[in-house]
Amino acid sequence: MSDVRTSTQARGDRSRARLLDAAVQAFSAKGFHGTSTRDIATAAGLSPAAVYVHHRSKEELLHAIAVRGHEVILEAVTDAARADATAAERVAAAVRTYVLFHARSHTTARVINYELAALTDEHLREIAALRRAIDTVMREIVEEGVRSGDFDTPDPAKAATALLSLGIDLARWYRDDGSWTPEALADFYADLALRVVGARP
Amino acid sequence: MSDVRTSTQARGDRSRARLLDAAVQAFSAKGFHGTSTRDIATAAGLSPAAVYVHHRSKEELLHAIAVRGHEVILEAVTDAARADATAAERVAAAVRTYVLFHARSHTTARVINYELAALTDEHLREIAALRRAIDTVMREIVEEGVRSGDFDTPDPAKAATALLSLGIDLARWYRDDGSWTPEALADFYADLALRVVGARP
DNA sequence: TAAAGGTAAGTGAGCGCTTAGATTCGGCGC
DNA sequence: GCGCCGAATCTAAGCGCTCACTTACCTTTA
Repeated sequence: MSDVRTSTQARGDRSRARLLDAAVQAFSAKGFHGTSTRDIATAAGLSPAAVYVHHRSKEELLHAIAVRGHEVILEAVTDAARADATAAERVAAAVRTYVLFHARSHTTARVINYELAALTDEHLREIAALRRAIDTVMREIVEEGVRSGDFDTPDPAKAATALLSLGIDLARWYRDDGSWTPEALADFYADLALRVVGARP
Repeated sequence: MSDVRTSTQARGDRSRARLLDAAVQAFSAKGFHGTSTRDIATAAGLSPAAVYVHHRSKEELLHAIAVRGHEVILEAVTDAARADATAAERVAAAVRTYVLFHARSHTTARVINYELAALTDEHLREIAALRRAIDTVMREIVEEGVRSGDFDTPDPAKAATALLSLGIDLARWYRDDGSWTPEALADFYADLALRVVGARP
């Protein structure tokens, strides 16, 4: 493991990762069905057949990308929403985290939000459960803020949906052209979130 | 023209419309590249070759759908944003209209917001211009409200982007399962919009 | 030497689109 | 009113090509 030279194992791991990375880029730019396995293999610097050395199918590549992405988001948002803070601080932190992911990783975000229809039914159900968990985290922070009187909104669940919507749609329009850094966007949206939930001034 | 019987002309018009309709449904459900011209023809009750009697290519179907959809939205939002009302009323009306379209026509909306990458460069530029016009309408209402002191937001342009984001993302998650009518959603989002732009109470 | 990584050369299936020709129907001379 | 023409609609068949994926085999390394 500490050997500097290239081991067969390490080469294989790197190829696997490069294929996943190439798939993210291609799926994001051209969509799942618009991407060929040759596109992915070529971008990873391998022959078309190499895709199947490391992954069972094109759909399994999408599944792996989707699982990883949603797990990262769920963990990040759950962390941000931890209890030792005011309701306003928790909503701001969760939205900031969510927006940071969707801006910084907008390529991955595009894939895991807009290409899910290409998953098998079983894989789609798995991802749907992860998405429900993310939704629940955000909804519960808003609901608790309403219960405690810190927030004022006629429908906490729909307010939470709106907050997630704002983050997800970043994946569609965000480009890192330097005009808005992910951090500046996160600040702006954290402020928006407090307005949306009707946080007391 | 007033003849009740089926003329060759009328049959052709109806087939053309049915092909467009079938394309919207299929593109929305499976994406542009996930849809075959055979899918579209079969759904329209025609043979695969009939697609090419009425449309030059699969891409031209997408283009026709996108142009029509964006023109409808631009006209509706422009109407809603007409000047003889307060800034708050104008923002609420524009958002209500925008949300109504994206909820009622969520199938079309999904296509014209998420399948644009499949357009030719020239067609994409045409659609981009329409989208810029829609963006401008929304941005100018917000900017005017800020100038007049009716609104308070640190970045009117980004606030307008957020309002459009909320509408567009409806196309991704909205299902007409009866839990939320388009009208109820439009009311909720019109209220959200006033919070987002910081409308004075 | 066994296991893993990788490829050249395919496989059948399905793709967008074309072609050649059958069918339908309004318009027009008589 | 009748018969036929030309234009429009539509299809059966299939073209060349690309797709996701497989197989048989070679190479590298623990």
